[in-house]
Amino acid sequence: MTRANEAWESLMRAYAVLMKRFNAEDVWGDLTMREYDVLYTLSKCDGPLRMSELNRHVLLSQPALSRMVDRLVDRGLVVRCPDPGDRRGVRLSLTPDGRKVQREIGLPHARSVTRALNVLTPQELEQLAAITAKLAGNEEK
Amino acid sequence: MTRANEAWESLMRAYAVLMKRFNAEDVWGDLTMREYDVLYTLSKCDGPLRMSELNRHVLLSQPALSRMVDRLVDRGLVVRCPDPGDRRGVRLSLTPDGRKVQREIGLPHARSVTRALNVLTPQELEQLAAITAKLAGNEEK
DNA sequence: TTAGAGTAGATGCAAACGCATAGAACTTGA
DNA sequence: TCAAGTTCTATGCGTTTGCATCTACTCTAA
Repeated sequence: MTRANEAWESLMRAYAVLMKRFNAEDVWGDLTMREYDVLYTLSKCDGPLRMSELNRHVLLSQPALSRMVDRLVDRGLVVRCPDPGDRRGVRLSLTPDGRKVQREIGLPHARSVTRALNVLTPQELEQLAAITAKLAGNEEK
Repeated sequence: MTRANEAWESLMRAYAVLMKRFNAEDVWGDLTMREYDVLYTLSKCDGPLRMSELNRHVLLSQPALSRMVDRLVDRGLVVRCPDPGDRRGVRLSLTPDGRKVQREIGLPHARSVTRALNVLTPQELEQLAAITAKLAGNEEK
């Protein structure tokens, strides 16, 4: 077992443990964590986002995301607009209501995250952010 | 946005990016990644594992895990035995066939993992493993 | 300009999921 | 010793997921 494999396994475990803990917290209202993830991603990007863009950030198949957006549109949290530059495409953005819901959930959740990660020293937080960014950024085959 | 939140977001992104990449690789045979995760967890622990133990490591609800084990038993990869010490419980272990399947998939997958994580320096790998272990280990409220 | 290849997103359908809950076995305290 | 509470796994049921495929649009090159 290489160091790389050990590191990956450790990362997976940390992810699983923390996700379970966050999921168990009573802050999600009537959203699932996955739905929140979509709202959050949309809230971060000011401009409207393409479906395919969004799909790169969310751990969900393209059809599943498409239907999830359906539901979020039905619930009035997201709007689908045609993309003027590419008529196949769709531009997604939050409605005011969607933005409000995202903020209301995001606040307590962000606090949980802070609490959970504060077992690390400031230096470790820095290192973790840098290392994982490097990992995610490496897109070449 | 605190450092902690940035670090967590970065970790989530890395996890999503790598999981998508691994999932896209053609090494899973007729298993899903989640099913492989169960076989892998069982393969690591020599002794039989309790359902609830297993559930701590896998990102899946308890009922979903229960049914997934059903399917793996049906496919002859896992065996369910009664726990002599606790008659509510169940002890899970791999069949020889399950062990074989795990190894056959695990080998190429481990190579992918190594390739993906080798963009990091040995020191960074070390740090990543240590930091994520610290994160996962912190179980108190 | 247009045929063929490629890309974006939606949809049919079976499989898998989560929530609520059941049932059976342990534990605790009166 | 036994009632009340807890823990472990399984099951009913409605919802969500992924795979395969479809349609519509864009891009490329002859």
